[in-house]
Formats: sequence, C-alpha cells, structure tokens
Amino acid sequence: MIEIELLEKYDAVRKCYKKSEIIFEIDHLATHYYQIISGAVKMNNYNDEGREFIQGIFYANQSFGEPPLFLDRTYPANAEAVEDSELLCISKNNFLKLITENPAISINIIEILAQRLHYKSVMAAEISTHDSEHRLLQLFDYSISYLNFKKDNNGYAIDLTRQQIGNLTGLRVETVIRTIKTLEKKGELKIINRKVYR
Amino acid sequence: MIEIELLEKYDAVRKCYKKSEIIFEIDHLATHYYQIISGAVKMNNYNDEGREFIQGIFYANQSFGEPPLFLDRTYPANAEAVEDSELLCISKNNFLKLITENPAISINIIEILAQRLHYKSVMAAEISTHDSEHRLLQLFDYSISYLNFKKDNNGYAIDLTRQQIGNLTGLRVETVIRTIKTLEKKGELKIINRKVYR
DNA sequence: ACTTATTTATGACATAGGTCATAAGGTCAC
DNA sequence: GTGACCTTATGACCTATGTCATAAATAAGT
Repeated sequence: MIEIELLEKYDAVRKCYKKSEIIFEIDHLATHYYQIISGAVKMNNYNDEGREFIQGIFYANQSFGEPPLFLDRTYPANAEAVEDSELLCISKNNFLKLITENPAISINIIEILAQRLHYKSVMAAEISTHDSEHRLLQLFDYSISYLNFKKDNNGYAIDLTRQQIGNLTGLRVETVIRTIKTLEKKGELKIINRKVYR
Repeated sequence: MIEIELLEKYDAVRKCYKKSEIIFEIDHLATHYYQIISGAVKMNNYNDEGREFIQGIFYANQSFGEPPLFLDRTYPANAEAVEDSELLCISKNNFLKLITENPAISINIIEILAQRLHYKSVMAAEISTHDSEHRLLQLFDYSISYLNFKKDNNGYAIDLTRQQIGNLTGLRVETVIRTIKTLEKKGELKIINRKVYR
C-alpha cells in the first residue's frame, strides 16, 4: 500500500466501480496502477468453456495488477469488482515517476510482489499435488494468516462463497460443498448458518 | 540479473553445487541472495506421498529465492541443482545494503518478481482449468517465449524430461508421455529421437 | 411484495487422469 | 564394463472429481 497523499501528489484519481464491473481485461496493456480504498476486487481467468479461475481477491488498502506496468507484457487475467468499490488510479507514467522519485517506495513494491509470489507458490504446489481436503484447509489457513479475515467467537470466519473457494482452488462447487461437509465431520471446521468457521 | 562486479563489491562468494545437491530447504529462513553463473536450479515441493511439484527451473544469469529476503517468512519450497552449477551468493544483509545503496537495482528486482508472477499466474490458471493437452502446450509455448529455449532445424527443443514436464504441470509421467504422443499425432509437436520439438 | 438470481445442497452417473505392473533403451558411477 | 538408476513406453484397471439434474433457502433487484 502506498500512502494516499503521495499518490494524490502524482495526480491519482478516485474512481468508483459497481459490483461485477470490469476494471481491466486480460491481454490488454497496463495503463494504470490501482489501489483499493474500499470494496474488493478479484482477478480472474476464464477457460474456453467459461470456467473461472480466481487468481486472487484483493481488499481495502491493497493494490493489484502492477506486474505488467514493469514488463512489456499484457495482463495475464481480468480484474472485476466483487463489491461496489472505490479505487485510486494513477497513470503508468506518473506511477513510474513516483517510484523513481521515491526510492523507498520501490522496496514497498518489492515486498508486495514478494508476498503475492509467496501465495502463488503455496497455492500452486497445493493445487497440483494435494487432494481437495488439503487444498481447502491450506486456502483457509493462508487466508487467515495473511488476509484480513476476522475472528469471532465461532473462530475465523471464511468470508468466501463455495463458488469462490472452488474457483480459487480449481475445484467445482459441488466438490467444495462435499469437501467442506467432510471436513466438518472430521472436526477441522465449523459450519454455522451456512458460513464456514475455522 | 545483477552485474557480477556489483555483487562482488558487496562480498558475493562463488559456490559450486553438484547435480542433486540441495541449496536451501523449505520452511527455512532466507539467508542469501543466489544468482546462477552456470548450470540450472529447480525450486520444488514434495507432498506427503513424495510427489514432487516444480515451482520453476532457473538457468544461467537468473536469480531465485529472493522473495523471503524481503518478507518475514520462510521459503515456500526447496532449491536443488539440476546440473552441476556455479552460483554467486551474497548474504541477506549485504544484499539489502546493495539495494538501498543502488536504487536502480530495485527496479531490476521488481521486474524479475513481476516476470515470475506473470509465469505463475499463467500456469495457475492453466493447471486449474485446462486439460492435459492444453497445459503442456502452454508450458512449452511459455518456455519458448520467455526462457532460453533454442531453435534448431527441427523447431524449438523442449529441454525437459517427461518427468519434469509432469512435475511442472501437476500431471503424472505416464499422462505426460501419452499426451505428448497425442499432440504429436495432432501435429502440434514433433518427437525426434525421444526429444520433443515445437 | 414479487420476481429473478445466487448460494447451498444432494443424488446418480461419467470420465480424465492416476495407479500399478512391466519392460526396453540410455546414462551414470565406480 | 557392469550394475544401478533414470527415462520413455504401454496396457489394464481404478478412483477422485467432474457433470448433470433437481431443489430449497436466501439474497438482490424493481
């Protein structure tokens, strides 16, 4: 996260997106740096049959879609608001200017990319070599450790729909529903009022 | 890649690793920055049954395992030499010093991480939503575009064993062998003397 | 309030890819 | 040079997960 005041010094603009609205599309060139003020954004891919894969979900104070700003490549995925969201947008040129003029910020960016890479490494190994139960638990525990998932008296609330869980782990909804039930029977998590707690 | 002279100014040390030798292990803290002078290194994970997943293979002039240097986290995977290799190693402290004293280098690091993130995004979507034929072609085409795979008169040589291909895509060797044969029949690639060309 | 869409749920059945067994050609170590 | 191991290969069979159909509970939109 970059300080809002600093971004605004480089002409950042606030922009609102309705739920389901597309922020940018796969294979397009990157034109802006985006940081979330409020709401949530997912980055995703669709295969030829329309099956979705969610690369990640981002929340307030997080940025997303930076890598192509530094490469001569297009976006590897789409970005879409999962709730009504307010974003700070800053043009590629201004963003690169900001970084070169504020070297400390680049360490910041490195940390953000390093974190994201860490998540991708963990999930890649998970998706390729583990069964559905292991995959779900890993996703839940990772989300609890590194995202802003809240703890209440039932445990940590996994604030994701079954469909989203499936699309984050490469499983179908039905499999997620069945696996969650099995995990509940095994005592690995709780289902209260259809919500998952860990 | 960071200039060797610059690394040596910060007390980088040359170190040789035999094929199959471990460079660092999963869950350990990061102590050094590593850059390959010659040879090749893979980063991998094993599941409980010993199945391997290869996060990536790195060649001369590439670095690997940087993210945990910037985070308070351990390595998400192991690093192992796939051939006899010579590496340049520089301690975490010296490396961080190098970066802060040479702001231009941090842009360099950002680009490296951005590239790696791009690969992971593409492969993650591939592994979770596409069938084996699609996965293999994607891996081959990505490797050709972004790695140093050489073209000869048969086409681009895919310099990976069937086992490595499987461990990079989350498929078993037998499946890889069968899929490659199918792809050959479909004219998507050539098998000459057991080697794959695209 | 009423319609429409989303989310959770469950059962029956299908299949891509995994598993296991076996083998032959290559490569490496000593 | 020979034994051990790795790589490619193929067949028979199995199973975790996907697919399809159906439905009720909940949420969202007008």
